[in-house]
Amino acid sequence: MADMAGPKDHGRDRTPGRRRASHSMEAVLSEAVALLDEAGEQALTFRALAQRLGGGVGSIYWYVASKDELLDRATDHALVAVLDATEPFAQDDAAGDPIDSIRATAWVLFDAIVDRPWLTAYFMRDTDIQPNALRMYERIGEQVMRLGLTARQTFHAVSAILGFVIGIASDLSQQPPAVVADGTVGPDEYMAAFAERWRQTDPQEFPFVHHIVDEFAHHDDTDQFRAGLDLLLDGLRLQAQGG
Amino acid sequence: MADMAGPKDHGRDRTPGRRRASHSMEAVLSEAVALLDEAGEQALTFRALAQRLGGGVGSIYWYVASKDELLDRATDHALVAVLDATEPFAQDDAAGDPIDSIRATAWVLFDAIVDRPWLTAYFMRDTDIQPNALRMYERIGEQVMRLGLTARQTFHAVSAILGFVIGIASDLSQQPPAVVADGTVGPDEYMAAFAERWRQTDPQEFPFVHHIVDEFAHHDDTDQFRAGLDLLLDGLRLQAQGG
DNA sequence: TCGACTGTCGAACGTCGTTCGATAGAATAG
DNA sequence: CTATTCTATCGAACGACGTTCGACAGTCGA
Repeated sequence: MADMAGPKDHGRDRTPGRRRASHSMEAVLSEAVALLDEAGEQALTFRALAQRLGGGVGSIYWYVASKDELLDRATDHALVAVLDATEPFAQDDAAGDPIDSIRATAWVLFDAIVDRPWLTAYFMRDTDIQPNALRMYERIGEQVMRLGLTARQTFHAVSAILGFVIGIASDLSQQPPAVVADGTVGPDEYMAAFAERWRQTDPQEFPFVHHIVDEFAHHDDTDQFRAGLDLLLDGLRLQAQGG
Repeated sequence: MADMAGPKDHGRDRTPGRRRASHSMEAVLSEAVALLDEAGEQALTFRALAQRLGGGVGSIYWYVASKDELLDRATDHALVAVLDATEPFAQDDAAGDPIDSIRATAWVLFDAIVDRPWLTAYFMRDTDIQPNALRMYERIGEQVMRLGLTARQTFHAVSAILGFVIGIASDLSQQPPAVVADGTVGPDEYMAAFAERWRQTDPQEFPFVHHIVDEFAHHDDTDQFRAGLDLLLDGLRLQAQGG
């Protein structure tokens, strides 16, 4: 009953001697990530991936049971870089402020997601297949532990921080409506036109929208994220101080 | 240049006299939402929707230009209920604490998303097509405005709150791995098995995971959300007090 | 030499979003 | 009353996709 990982663990982790085409778990995931980076989530197709690997479609299914699993594993594969980049903030014996460490870690994770929007949808879906996601969870958790809260408070705080980062990043990094990608309309012009339409709403019905439309028109996604994160971390610090 | 809504505005909003099958924008969206509620996102198919409407596939395209637009409009259609439920907290002339109003509004929105996980992916993607999403944004914004912050701070706070609600809700409401849905394994057993595997990790490498595994095993999604939201709102209150 | 195992391969199946031309009914014009 | 135009419906067809399957190639141990 404890063994539920079974059906997904096919024991396919080794790199075998080459036969016809050069496959391996590493190659499959690397090329999948490359494909996602170059042309987005919709470009990752079994056929496209097979062509890139110089092999047939069917071969990929020897390494991966479904497209979901492929994306789960690709996501975890991409997390290695984030783990490496956040390692300096992970020493729990450091004298530094734990909240500063949390902030620094969250910044790196946020940047990684902005670069790879597809991460959000598959991050931490299956901790059996995604050991690096669990390590990311652990890494933030260890810093929060240093605040001396109860186990429950610690658990809630880590979930909130991780959820916030993922949530904001996925909101902000959703693809512009294809008009921008075509190059026919620049991102700035698109944003300006968007703000313009907000300005044309009824000021009586939408006072807030009119109040912040200038901020919206010139806003920077990263600033927006960091400001929100600071609010959350201020609340956390307050809780740690027994407020 | 200001008119970018053009291509999506087909002027298809009226309810015409019936011809062969009983279509209308209202019927299309209602049946789409019903389909999503009954069997999830993957069940919403043009063919399935057409059958439910008693018509052909092609007819739907007269009301909607693509599946994306269908989901955008269905999402906005579902937001009406949320707007109705949060109306009591929307009076800006009330003497009550604005943060309490924000919290109450966020709770309702969270509950709605837990009931309909598909909302997250399409919420506020296109404010032209989704006027109710803009109203939701406005509704929270008006409460935050009462805190007397700068326009920039207000803008950031609203984005943070909305992003947090969506982010946490989408994290928590992602479908269990099909084993639970089958009924072969109860949700509690699944959660227990999940926690058990966490317990079997190396305590040296995952001290935090071991520290909170009991909390995780018995946690309630709603409690988790509300605790995180309180952290965020505490930080916001601090900012409003000039801390 | 002989199975058994590890991988690879691509044709084939079913489903999906989407397109398109045909067409029926209502509204309008003459 | 008829002709024309507009609104709206319809389903066959297309191409792309995830996935399955049987065939088969190469390697290893007996």
